[in-house]
Amino acid sequence: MPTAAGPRRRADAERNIARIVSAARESLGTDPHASIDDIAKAAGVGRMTLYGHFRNRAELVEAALAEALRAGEEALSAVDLGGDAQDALTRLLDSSWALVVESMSLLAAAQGTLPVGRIRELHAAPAQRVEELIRRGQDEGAFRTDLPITWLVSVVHHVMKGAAEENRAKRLKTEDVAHVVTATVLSILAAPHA
Amino acid sequence: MPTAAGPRRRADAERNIARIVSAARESLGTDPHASIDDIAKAAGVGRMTLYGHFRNRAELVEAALAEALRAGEEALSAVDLGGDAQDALTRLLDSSWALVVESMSLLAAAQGTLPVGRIRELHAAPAQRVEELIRRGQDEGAFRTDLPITWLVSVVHHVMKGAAEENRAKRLKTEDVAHVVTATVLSILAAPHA
DNA sequence: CATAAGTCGTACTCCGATGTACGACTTCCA
DNA sequence: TGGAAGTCGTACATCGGAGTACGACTTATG
Repeated sequence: MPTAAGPRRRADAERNIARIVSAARESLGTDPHASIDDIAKAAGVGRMTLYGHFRNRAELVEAALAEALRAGEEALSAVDLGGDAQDALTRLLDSSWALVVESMSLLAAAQGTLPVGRIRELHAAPAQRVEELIRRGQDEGAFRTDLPITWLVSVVHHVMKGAAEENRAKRLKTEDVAHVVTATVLSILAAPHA
Repeated sequence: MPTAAGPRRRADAERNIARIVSAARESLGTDPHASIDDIAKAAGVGRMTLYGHFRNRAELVEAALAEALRAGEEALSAVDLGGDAQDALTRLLDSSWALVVESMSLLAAAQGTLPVGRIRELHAAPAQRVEELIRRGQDEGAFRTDLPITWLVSVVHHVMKGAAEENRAKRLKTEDVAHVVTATVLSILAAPHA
């Protein structure tokens, strides 16, 4: 929690913490098994310094995930969700998929070290954003209502994750991801007009 | 490769191998980090016996995955893929999703220990079955053609995997999985009739 | 029933990663 | 500028899992 306003730290300590978290995001975002040592090196910092700020791996992973989600929230909060629900969803997906690509293996790392509940908590904000948009679309008759909304929300996530994996595996060109994701998700959500 | 007709083994050896592979399927299907020892215990066999048949973990994982896919092939080859493409796909999905639930974490284990290419090879048969069905649906005008077929095939897999995860997380009741999966996949594949 | 094949316990080595202890050094900042 | 705060190398204890070596025992099978 950055808002926790902990004990006043020296400026360089603060800087190092930021570096470490950012390095963790990057390293774990590439390889979920990156060691503490790898991360410290990537941050340009000794392993001992890292342990000075994070008691153990779990604490570090949590900080990295929290930061990734915080940054995501920041980016996503800029998206205009007004107007036609389908268009709004398209805009949201356009801004979202890259974040998923970036952090997907970080999420895998978290799944291995953090309690499930904690992960869900951290995802609450982005999930709610999607849920609200879907609900609005349903109210307007644009989106289907014959499937549980929890599934609709999660399938959006799974499709993005799937696209991210295909992208990493070089089976889906980066330039095509956005289009493919939006076309797929819109097909899933669209109200059957029959 | 079961067809490799290796050196004639004693009957009990054969039996133990089968037990081990099956235990591996089950253990790794639950926890991708299950240790060799766990698996041996689950098979009711000494660790040394296991090593007598599988040189290392990778070999065991490969055998387990191969067996899981072989069993899957067997089940799926019984599905009638004739008639209306949508109906055929529905039947195929009905028979498939449970297999995905069973083996999803085994697949994760394989991803950690086997070369990517090997995994794809083993998946060739089921993937091709889906691809052919989609192609036929496209020829008949029932399925969309505006997205790459490789994506359509893989999205089917990702949706099933997503549903499997939701199911494990208790957010999607087992009895609902089949319906939700087919409704979702059919929406994705359906040709836009506008 | 003899013997080759297979089982499997014990007891190692090896390895990489985590986390701790200590202490000398550097840097901030009041 | 002095002392607190922070850095960080070296060295260590620990842990768990992988794989090996040995050898005595059991069992299938010709």
